[in-house]
Amino acid sequence: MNNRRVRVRFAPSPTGPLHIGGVRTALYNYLFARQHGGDFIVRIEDTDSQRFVPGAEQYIFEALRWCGLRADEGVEQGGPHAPYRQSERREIYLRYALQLVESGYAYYAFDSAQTLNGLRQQAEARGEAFAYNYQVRTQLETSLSLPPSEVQARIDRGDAWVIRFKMPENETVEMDDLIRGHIAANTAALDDKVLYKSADGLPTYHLANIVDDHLMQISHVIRGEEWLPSLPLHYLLYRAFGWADTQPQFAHLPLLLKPQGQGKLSKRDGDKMGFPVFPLRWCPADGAEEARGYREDGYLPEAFVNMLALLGWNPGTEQELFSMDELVAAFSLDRVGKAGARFSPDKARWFNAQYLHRCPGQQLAQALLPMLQGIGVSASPDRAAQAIDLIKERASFVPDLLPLTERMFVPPVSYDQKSADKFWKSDNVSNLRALRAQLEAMPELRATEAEAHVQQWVRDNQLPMGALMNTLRLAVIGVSQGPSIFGICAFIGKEETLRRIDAALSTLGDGRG
RNA sequence: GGCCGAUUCGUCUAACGGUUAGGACGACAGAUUCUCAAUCUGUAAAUAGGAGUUCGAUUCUCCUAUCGGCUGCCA
Repeated sequence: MNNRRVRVRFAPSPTGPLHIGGVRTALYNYLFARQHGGDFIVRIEDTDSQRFVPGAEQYIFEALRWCGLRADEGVEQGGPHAPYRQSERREIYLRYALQLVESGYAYYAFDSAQTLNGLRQQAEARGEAFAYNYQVRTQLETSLSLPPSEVQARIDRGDAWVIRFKMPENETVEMDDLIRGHIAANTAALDDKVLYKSADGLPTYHLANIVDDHLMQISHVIRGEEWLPSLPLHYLLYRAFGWADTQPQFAHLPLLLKPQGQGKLSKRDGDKMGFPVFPLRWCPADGAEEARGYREDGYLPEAFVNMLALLGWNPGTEQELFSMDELVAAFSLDRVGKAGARFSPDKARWFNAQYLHRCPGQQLAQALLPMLQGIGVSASPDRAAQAIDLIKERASFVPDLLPLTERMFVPPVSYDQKSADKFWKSDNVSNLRALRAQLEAMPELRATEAEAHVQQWVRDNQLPMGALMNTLRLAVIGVSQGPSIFGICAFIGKEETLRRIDAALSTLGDGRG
């Protein structure tokens, strides 16, 4: 069992866009597989025909691709255990469900939804919770209470039936979790879960999950903590099938919580708190409200992945910045925390800024060029890259680069009023005229030479460096912030620098005293 | 309500029973600078509470509190 090949799966349900908790689960599975030279499988668990959302499956694949999580087997790439979409495996599940009935681990139940709702309401009125378990299963219409001939007759005439697991009355199930250690639970508190549904002729998660994990030879199940309560059932199912000796090992990941307030992270939080909860923008086919995504908000996928990896796991060292390869090498289930982790938008921003500052301008230019075109700025990739390298350390996200870059390529059409009030004063302006002459006299403007020359000139004439430079900056880019003014001038060139100074002088005049 | 799980600075977390309880984000202060950032340096900031076990508990046990998950013919 321990020498088995490592095979893990990420098994989302196409009921909507994948949120970042799901992406993290996929990531941990991926890292674990890669580290052990194993296989990462993507399986689509579309056994809920009611909640199926068109487009969700494609969204999941695209999100995984954006994050760099490539599957070895799955719906997209196929594999030896295809199909990997559960709706295409329905005959398999029915066969196994019937096997459980025959071996006495499960039974038919004929109760209608109304009957069950009624029982739930009655129980609630008594202040209790209704549980479909050993206490009621022989009183209800099941193959345990009805005579075999009656059961067969009902099935033959097409009555609706489900198959339920026959939970032991009083047994302690001993379980092991790679993250939580040993866990024990008594079956008395558990109910007879439906394994096979009547509504759509599909299994429930519990059955499909165990059957597929077995058939696909999954070695480790790494999934969210919300599955912990059904772990006893899953253990019992492996045993009922006779697969206990090859059942996977389990690791239940802590949940991702809201940044503030209570509860786990949900779809709504993003809009309320001003950050995305989805990797990509989600545009529902039915025209319902859109949801923003990390990609469209200007996150770099490497930063996004790095940030998610550290949410619930830590390397035990003080390293925080990890490439995917480094994550693969460093990851360990032992160092995954047990407590839920609150998602922090601030930390996410910091991670992205780190990656953005390290990212070559060439690469950022590819993302930015279309945006520049969108606002009517045309620039060659090389020039754009040059500009970006000049300004990128003042940005946290790709879109932050846009206004900064625009100022490099387009002369100011207006001048920031506050900065003008502060710096466009008569003596600054007359100094600027003198400075203009200095710049004009230089054969060409190179950042370091120009800076050295101007600094010397300012010293010789005892001029106020700060005020003058800000006046120049205001003239050249229209605001009093941004990268080194000499870098800007060198970038736009001598002619353009002089042109912008002249334009500012004629627009703003001589300034006030 | 029942079952299961969790609990270290505001947040993410480190500390295989012995540390001045460490780091990071954020906050604040300073340095640097032509500005804004970035960067660097520094400051404040935590073991939920109570009992045990022990020479010694953040660490082990129990109780309480709080938080979370589950309690569907959802996953």
